[in-house]
Amino acid sequence: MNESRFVAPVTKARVLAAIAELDYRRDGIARSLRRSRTGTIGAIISDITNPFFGDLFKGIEDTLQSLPETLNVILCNTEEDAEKERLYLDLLMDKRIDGLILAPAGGNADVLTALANRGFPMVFVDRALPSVPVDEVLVDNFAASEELVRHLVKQGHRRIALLRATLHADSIEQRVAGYRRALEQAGIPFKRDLIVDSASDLNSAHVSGCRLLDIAPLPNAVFCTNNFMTLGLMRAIHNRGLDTPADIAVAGFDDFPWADSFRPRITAIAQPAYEMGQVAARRLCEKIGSAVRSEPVRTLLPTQLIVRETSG
Amino acid sequence: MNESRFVAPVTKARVLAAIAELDYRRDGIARSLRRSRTGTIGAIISDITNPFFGDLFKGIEDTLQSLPETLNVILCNTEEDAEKERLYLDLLMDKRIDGLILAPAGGNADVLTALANRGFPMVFVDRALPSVPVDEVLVDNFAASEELVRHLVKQGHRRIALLRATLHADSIEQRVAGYRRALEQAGIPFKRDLIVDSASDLNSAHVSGCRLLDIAPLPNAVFCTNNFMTLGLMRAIHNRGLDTPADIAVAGFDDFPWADSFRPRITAIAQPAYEMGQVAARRLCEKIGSAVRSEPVRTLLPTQLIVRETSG
DNA sequence: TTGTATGCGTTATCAC
DNA sequence: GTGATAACGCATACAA
Repeated sequence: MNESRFVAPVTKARVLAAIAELDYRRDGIARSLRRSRTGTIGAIISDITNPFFGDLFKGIEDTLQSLPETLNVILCNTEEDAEKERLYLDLLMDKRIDGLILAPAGGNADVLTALANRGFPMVFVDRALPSVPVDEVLVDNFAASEELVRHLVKQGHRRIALLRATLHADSIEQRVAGYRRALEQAGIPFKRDLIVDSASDLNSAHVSGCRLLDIAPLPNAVFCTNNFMTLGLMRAIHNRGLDTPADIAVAGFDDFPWADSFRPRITAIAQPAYEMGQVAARRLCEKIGSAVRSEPVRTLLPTQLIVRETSG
Repeated sequence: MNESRFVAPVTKARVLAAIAELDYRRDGIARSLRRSRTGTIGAIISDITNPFFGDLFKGIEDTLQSLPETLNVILCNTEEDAEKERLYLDLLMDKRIDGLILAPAGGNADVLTALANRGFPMVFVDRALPSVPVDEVLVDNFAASEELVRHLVKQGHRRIALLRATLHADSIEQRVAGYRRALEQAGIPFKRDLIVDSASDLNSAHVSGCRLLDIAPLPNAVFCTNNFMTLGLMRAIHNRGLDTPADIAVAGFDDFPWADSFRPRITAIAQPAYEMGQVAARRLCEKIGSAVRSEPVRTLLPTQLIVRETSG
């Protein structure tokens, strides 16, 4: 059955016949117990509803499927909740998953460090936990944000607000840092009151977007730290009857699949989400395969600034 | 440890102490082997990138999480490929999942019927396989489509085209049937050349959308059988420099989370995707819990026609 | 090349 | 209440 060893063809045929007759199926659980691996990995992300993570997940899945020995994925949404993340970590470790792809919500550094030190196969994706030594698959959030804000400056905007998703993720911090750097290089003073914070769901983003539009005088432009922020802000802008970019310019992180289907067309930093999933999955498989524990490596994938009409 | 039976408090304390000291973790695999259930279910859908399935999945997950004994989900995308679906079915059954939520791609009626007859816990969601007796969680695709097309007729449109996703899903058939019925009732003759078929991904939808716009004379309105169709068509419309609804009206199945953030605002049938996930998960849990095999029931959840500006 | 015994880590059963 | 024992179904090592 396992295609292996020195089995006489006759015997093999007899076995196969018996299998067919009884429609026997080998028990994957017993198999896992004996071989001490399950052929299942975990993916803990914040929100599968976010197109970024949808693409990311598909990249993971497609890679895993192309393997000689297919792996399955248990998908877990944390909704940026460290508590929930911990629950899932426990659950998944109980299930004896072979590896984990994680977009850390922040916190849980203790468990994660312990896992890493134990050599448990793990890859961070989209974000990292600086204190935890694990392979990372990211983009250069700092440079990309700087590029985007520089573009806004070049368009003539000087009062550039920031709609910030308050995740406990280093990626967001990097994006804010890039924003500040771009302002600095342009000689534009940083103003704290041009930063509006928001929880990372769509409705909160809308509420915060409204708050941002209450700033007087109205900023010339807004940099949104991720796609949900952009979405919420655009809704607020439309509700107010404002026009983009005439009244206020908008640009943000994450591109939209429907960017060419609806108006206005958003200027954005496109992340290679699918590829990030692929790379993370490949890296994880390598780690699962080999017993040698190597130094954690960080992979930065390229982003792309797509200039469209909302940046003015 | 299992919170059970008549264990002396002292003994329990000693056990807990030992657990803490050795940081013992019970092996979920051995546990599954012995108890012959895994605490994991499968979800086979067509495409997690589709916001509909994203919401659906979250409904499943949230429900499963609220259970006394949390269940995990292995997520599988078939991309409407029956072959892939079969592969996943095999894999999941090998993994001895406790139950399955399935948006059938069409085909595989043999395996699925066998599973159903064996009493394996299973729920169809979004679509059904008429020949396979399994619980179903759906919407009334026929009635909803009829309502939508009737609305288009009431807006004065008579040449109403159809952009059809060619999945092998009864849901799409129902939507087409609803379209025909609405035309019929309005005394509008059905014209085969107003129907354009498309594979169910975004790019194909765009190509097919362009083909639809080549129809001369241009139809007054288009009914899109799902969200990707609408997206593709809108892209085609914008590329041609046409205006909606001035040049051509558009309405379709599935609402968009960004409907209020971008223009034009699409008239659409909103499906309760999250609730469908909840109901399916609850139903599945009942089936997993009880050994009695009952007649399959079909649950229809209500849709909502949201009239916005693209229907003219 | 084939057959057989052992153990993976649980839980359920049953004597104590 | 508690402790010992068998069995879940497979893979491995070793004997035949």
